[in-house]
Order: sequence, then structure tokens, then C-alpha cells
Amino acid sequence: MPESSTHSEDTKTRLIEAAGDVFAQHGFRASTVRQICKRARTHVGSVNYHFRDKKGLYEAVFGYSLQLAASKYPPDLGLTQEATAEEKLRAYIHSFLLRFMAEGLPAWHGKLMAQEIAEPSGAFDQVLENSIRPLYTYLAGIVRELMHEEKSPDGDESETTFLTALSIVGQCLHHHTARHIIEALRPPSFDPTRIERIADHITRFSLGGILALAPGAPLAKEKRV
Amino acid sequence: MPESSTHSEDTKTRLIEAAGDVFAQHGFRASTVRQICKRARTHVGSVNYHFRDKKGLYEAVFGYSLQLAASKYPPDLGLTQEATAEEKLRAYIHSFLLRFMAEGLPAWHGKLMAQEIAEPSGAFDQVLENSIRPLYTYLAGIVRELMHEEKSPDGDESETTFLTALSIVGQCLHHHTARHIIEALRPPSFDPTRIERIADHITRFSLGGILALAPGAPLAKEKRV
Amino acid sequence: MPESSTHSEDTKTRLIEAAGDVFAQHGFRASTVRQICKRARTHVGSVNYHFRDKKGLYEAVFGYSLQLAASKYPPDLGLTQEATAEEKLRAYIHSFLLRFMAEGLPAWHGKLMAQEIAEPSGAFDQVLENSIRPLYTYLAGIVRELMHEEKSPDGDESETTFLTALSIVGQCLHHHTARHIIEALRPPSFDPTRIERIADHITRFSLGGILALAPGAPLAKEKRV
Amino acid sequence: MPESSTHSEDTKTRLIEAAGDVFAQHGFRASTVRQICKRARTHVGSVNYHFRDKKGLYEAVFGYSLQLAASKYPPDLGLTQEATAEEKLRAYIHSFLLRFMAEGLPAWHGKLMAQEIAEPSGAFDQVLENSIRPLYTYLAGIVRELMHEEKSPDGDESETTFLTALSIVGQCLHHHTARHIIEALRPPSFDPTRIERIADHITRFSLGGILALAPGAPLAKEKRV
DNA sequence: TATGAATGAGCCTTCATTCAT
DNA sequence: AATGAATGAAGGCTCATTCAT
Repeated sequence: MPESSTHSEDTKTRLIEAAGDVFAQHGFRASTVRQICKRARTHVGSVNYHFRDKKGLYEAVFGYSLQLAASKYPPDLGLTQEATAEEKLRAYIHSFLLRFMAEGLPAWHGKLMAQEIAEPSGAFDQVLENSIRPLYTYLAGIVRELMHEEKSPDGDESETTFLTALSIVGQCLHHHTARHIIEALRPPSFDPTRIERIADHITRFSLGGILALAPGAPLAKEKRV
Repeated sequence: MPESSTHSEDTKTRLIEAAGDVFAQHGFRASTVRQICKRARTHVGSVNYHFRDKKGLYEAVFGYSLQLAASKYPPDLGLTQEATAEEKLRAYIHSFLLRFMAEGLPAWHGKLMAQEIAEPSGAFDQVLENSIRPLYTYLAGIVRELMHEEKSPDGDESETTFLTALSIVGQCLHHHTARHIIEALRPPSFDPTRIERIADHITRFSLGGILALAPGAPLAKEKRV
Repeated sequence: MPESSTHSEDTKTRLIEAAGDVFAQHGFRASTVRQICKRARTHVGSVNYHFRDKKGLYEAVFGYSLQLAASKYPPDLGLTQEATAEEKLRAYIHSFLLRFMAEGLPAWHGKLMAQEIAEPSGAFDQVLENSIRPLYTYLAGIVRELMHEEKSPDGDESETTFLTALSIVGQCLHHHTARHIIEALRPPSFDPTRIERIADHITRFSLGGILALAPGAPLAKEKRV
Repeated sequence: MPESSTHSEDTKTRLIEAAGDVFAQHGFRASTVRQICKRARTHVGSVNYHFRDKKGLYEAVFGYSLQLAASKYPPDLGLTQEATAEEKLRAYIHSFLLRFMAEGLPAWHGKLMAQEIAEPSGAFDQVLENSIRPLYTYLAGIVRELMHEEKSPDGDESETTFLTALSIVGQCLHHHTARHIIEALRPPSFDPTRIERIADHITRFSLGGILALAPGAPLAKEKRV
């Protein structure tokens, strides 16, 4: 009887969708099970039944949104193999921004990740290994390529590459983390190309930064003087 | 009865100091009145007595720490008037990092500000106008100078300048907001010059970025091709 | 549809067996329906379906285990008719101990009975009339015989006989009820003859006690002086 | 202001008294904080305030009742030093019975102890070391004396002494543990000397038992044949 | 007939706040 | 002026039971 299954899936799905919204907006701690259940039009016991507890629901939402985000916003945004490192960086930044600046369900994952970065909750390890580290490793590779840096034997990148990756990610996340402040400093102004313009800014800014830091780029240094 | 007053002031001060530590470490929501009072060696009623409620205490801590930070970490870090824009940027970044990466009491304000940016909690307006906007305006001025941008008649800066300021602040804050992740990605390694090296990195990276974005800098653009 | 019936019977049996283990170990209250159903590899609804509710399942387990125990551990342990009263007492104590100190399924009943004695839980009347009273009546007969006491016209035994029966049963049950304490006071030390040694101790101790209390036993009394 | 203190003590005391009744009757798990608070005419938060949590309240009740019981029912019931071992045993049994068969507050401790023996809760270790082991050690001494048993070098008593102590304690506790069954088997019949008669029975029964088990008592053995 | 999702009462605990003293 | 006990709403979780399919 697929209907029964469907009915069950309905509640489960409604729960995940409600939880995605609530967790993405308020984080794990500040969200309440009752709040989520109310939005999912179900009772408090259902979380226990379907996901064991609040944390189980959170992890389910995380896994679900991770899959969604990975297929919808791959770090290379569908670039071909022959793409230059610069194109890869641009795609990465654009994809990274979309992950939490887009609207609705596909943006859960980025928001959850940002929440988890700012205030780790129980799913820290899961998030680190499944979401953050892969993204970080991929970015570090791009940066190394742009820096013309050799990969060291132990697999670790130089500190400059590490700090540069943090600089790029920090710029992107700031547009989510500080969104309330940013809106207060500058009126929001609806603009369908806003994300693209931010991505373009961060890309150009970061390419300039990398150029200034790359080992074989004395000219850039001279020019600034 | 000056003694009573003194005693009262003592309690008030102890409360503020205890609350500074606790709020800076755990944020507004996760901190409890009892935890703060215990650390201040006073009773739970004192928060209500001296500050009306938890939020009142939070605001008091904020004002107190703002004064402290402003005198200890001025945005120009004591630069002379003739300093170049580049020197000003370097000092600004260094000062900004120190505000929340230093230890103890003087770093309260930066941590509280970072918390408030990530998760506004009631004192939002106070924080925005007293702490964030002045710092932002000062930074925007430096960026405009480095960009060779004219100040527009309406006092607002260009979008490029705005985004650039966000890029700089975002890089800095990331080192606080994402500190747990950063430590997990790379072992902490105690290093007394760590803040300086981060400040140097962000400064050089940002100068490179600005150079790439400055209207009259076609060369930087060419070089990337 | 015999298959369905068989399948249904299977589930019922699995439920009773799982419930026996769980109830015997944790008692009625502390056992959960889910725990039992999981162990029986069936769904939570089956308890309601087959036994109306948790209590119905409990009663079913009780009846089932009573039959089992009665045939496996008869109070006389297969003694012949000509056995002396002393032999009967020894057999009774041994049998009584085995009922809750043996392992596995046959020991359910004794454990359930002990639980029910310590904390009556709904099936009280059933337990009293079907399990406890018959055992008690049988024991009282043995004691009366050892005491050389005439059976009174109204069928009740003397208070001495009553208290003596309680003394014997109390000694036995204590080895189950207080098992955690007993283990803590003396390390467990695995020993296949342990039950036999306890039975022997209680038998000899109780025979001594009866001797001291029997109306026509002045010598025992004198000796103590 | 002692009045304020008194008021606080009032609630705390009311809470302990209410909890004593409830815990003694239903045990730790089955008792609810709400039930206790309702009886104490206070709110649910008070348990947290005065005793941290349910377990803290339980431990407080236990400690309180232990002191009470120790002074009201010492194991020797005020016997002089020259008392014979037999007198000591009689006093011990009488005292032991009073601990849980008396009415009201002083009988809490015995009932709590009996509950803890039957179903250990969190305070197991506390109960074992503070209440049970001292009583056990004292009893073992009496038994050893009656058995004319030498104290072994390692301080442990023989297995016979151990089992005998269990036999005595088991008889006593049974009158509490199985009280519902006992009442059902024989109508309660109010009798002010009931405890004394039970104590007398158990004492005489146990002395007979010890006599039968004592190493140098072949006669007792012979007589039984 | 048999399933398992749905239900909601009830549990312990936490916490900011109030208020009598 | 200052204290700390009292308060009760709200949190997450457990669980036997019900009910649509």
C-alpha cells in the first residue's frame, strides 16, 4: 500500500521542510521542537517517532540539504575540464554565495553550514567532514594553482594558501552572517543580479589579492609602493 | 551613606565584569543570569536590582566595553596624521583583529560585536550606531582614498567601496566567527605573532584586491590575463 | 487460512517470550512496549492487537510462565509420597529458589512473582490466587507437620506457623530481591552449586528455627539458655 | 532576619517531608516531582532551587532520614555493654523492624532502604556504604559471636555467617517487601504489639537456626533426625 | 488481519523574573 | 537598599495507546 507509505513520508517530509526553514533561520539551539512541529502541522511526538530526537531531525535535515546543495550548486557550477583556474575561482565563489543567498529549500544547506561555523552544535563533526572540509580542500587547490605553488609532500598547503582560502570564504560568509547589519548600513534594494555582482566583486578582489601574494609576482608589490 | 553606595557600585562593577566574560564567551542567549551572578559572587536578584533585567545588563556591558576598546584599540592605533592610506589600512586591520582576538577584558567588545553581527539580540540599534557604523565609516574613508575615489555629494560611497569594506571586515571577522572550524582544519599551534601575521596577510591581500578594483588600475587587470 | 493463524500465533508466542525476558528483568513499569516489540521483531501495534494493552500482555506472560514453572519446579520436586516432612521442606526450598535463580525462560515466573510481591501492579489478584496462595498453603502444611501442630477446625493455621512460613519464604526471596546488594557485599564468584548451597543453608537454618519454636521442644529452648 | 530564613526552611522542610512520604511509598522512579511539590504546597521549580534536581532531593531525604533513624533506632536499642549476644540479636531485629514498620517520618529510612535494595536507583553507592554495610557488619559480628566463630585474618566472615546474616535480614525485610501479600493472606488486624511479636518470632526462629548451624552443636543436628 | 504512523499527556529540568522581607 | 526564595512558562523527551489503512 504505497498510500500509507506516502502518508508517512508526507509527515516526515513536512517535518524536514519545516525544520529546514526553522533551523536555517534560528540555528539548532534557538529552534524549538514545538515550533517546528507546529509549522509542520503535526504533534511533538512525531520528532521522536521519525527522528529519535531533535538532534536526529537536525542531522536528517543536514544530510538532505547537503545532497540538494551538492547537485544544485556544485563547486565548479558545471565548468568544463579546460577551465582556467581563474574561471574555477569565479565559479566557486558564485556557487558558494548561492548556497546561502538563494531563496528557499536549496539554500538551507549553506545557512545551516554558516550557523554551524558560527556556533557549532552536536553535528559539528558531521558538518566538518561532509560539508566544510571537502569545500575547503577544493578551494585550496584552486588557490594553490593561482599561486603557482607546488603541492608539498605532506599534502598540506602553505600558510599563505591557507590564509588566502580563509580570506575568500570569510568574504563570502560575511554576506550571510552580517546580513542584518549590511541591510541596515545600506537599504536592501531588490536586485535580481545582486548575487552575481557580489560574486564578481569578491572574485576580482580576491584575484587581486592572490596576485599580490603570489611568490613570483614582485611587480604587483612594486606597483603598490 | 557613601559606604553603601560604594558597596553597591562594587557589586555593579563585579556584575559587569563577570557578565563581560560570560557574554563574550557564550553570547547573550546561551549565558544565564545565574552563571553571571555566581561568578560575580552576588545573588540573582542583583541583576534585576541594578540593571532591570538581563538585557539591561547586556547593554551596560556593551557600553562599558565600547569605551574600553575605543581607548585601547583606536582604529588608527596611534598613527600620525601624515600616515599614508596604506598605513592606515594596515593599522585598521590590526586594530580590528586585536579587538576580538586579544585575551581578557579588552577583547570583550569585539567579541560582543561579532556575536551581535551574527545573531542580533535586542541591543542591535545601540551596537549599530555606536560601534559598527563609526568603524565602517572610517574604513570606507580609507578605502575611498586607496581607490582614488571622489566622495559623492550625498555622502554615500560607491558600491565598489562598500563591497570592498565588507570584504575587509569579512576577512577579519571570519577569524573569530569560524575559530572552531579553523582550529579543526589546522592545529592551533601557539604563536605570539599569530595576530600580526594574520593582520599582515589580510592587509596585503586587501591591498592587492583594491589595486585590482581601483578605476585607474588597468595594468593589474592586464597582468591577470 | 491456517497460515495466517499460524503466523499470528507465531507473533503472539514471540511477544510472550520477549515480554517474559523483559518483564522478568525490569518489572512491569520499567519495561516498555517498544522494547518488547523490538525484541519480538514485531510492531508496536501488535501488543494492542493480540493482548489489548500492556497489562494484558503481562497477564498472558504470567499465566504462561506459571504453567511452565509448575511443571518444571513442582513444590515437591518429584518426591515420593513417603517422604518425611524434612525432606519435603528441603525440596520446597530448593524448588522455590530455582524458580527465580535459574536462568532463562523457566525462571520467569519466580522473578515475576517476586516483582509482584515487592510492587503489585494490576495482576495482583491473579498472582495471589494462582501462584502465591497455593504455594503458601502447601508450605504451611509442611510447617504444621514439622511443628506437630493440629490443623484447626476453621482451616487456619496458628500464628506461629504463619510467621514461620513467612520466615522461610522471606529468606528465599531475599536472595532475589536483594541480589544487587548481595553481590556488592560479596563478589559474585561463579559457582554451579551455589543454589544448592543456599538451599541447604536455608533448610538447615529453618529446621533449627522450627525446632526452637515447636511446642514440644523444650530441650532446644534449654540449650540456648 | 531569621524569619526569612525560617520561611525558606519551611519550604525546604515541607519538601523533604513530602518527598519522604512519597519516595518511601513509591520508590524513586515511580515518584514524580509534581506529586511531591503538590503535597508540599509549592511549585515545581522549588526542587531545582533547593535541591538541584529530583536526585538531589532524594539524597537529601535519605541523609535526613538516616540521621533520624540512627538516633531513634540504634541497632542495639540502647543495650548496655554487658548484654549477651542473644540480647543483642533480639535488639537488632527489633530495631530493624521498627525502621520500616513504624509509622510516619522515622520509618522513612527503612522504607527507602528497602526500596533501594529491591530496585537500586542513583543513590545506590551512598545507600550501600552509609546505611546497609554498617548494619550488615554489625549483624555479622553478632552472628559470629553466637556461632563461636573466630574472626578470620582477612576480616571476612565465613560463608555460613554471611548466609545467616542474609537469612535474618531477609526475614525482617519480607514483612515490609511483601506487606501487601501478607495482608491479603491474613487480615491485617490492628494490634499494638504486632511488631514486638514479629520481632520475637524472628529472634527465636533465628536463634534456633544459628544453633543448628553452629560448628560445635552436634546435638542440635542429632535431635533433628 | 495486521501494520506502524499519529497522538498527546506527562515526565524532569532550566530559566528569567517577581516579590516579600 | 539589598537579598534570595518563590514562581511558572517553556524546553526536550518518553511512552502507552489509538486509528486509518
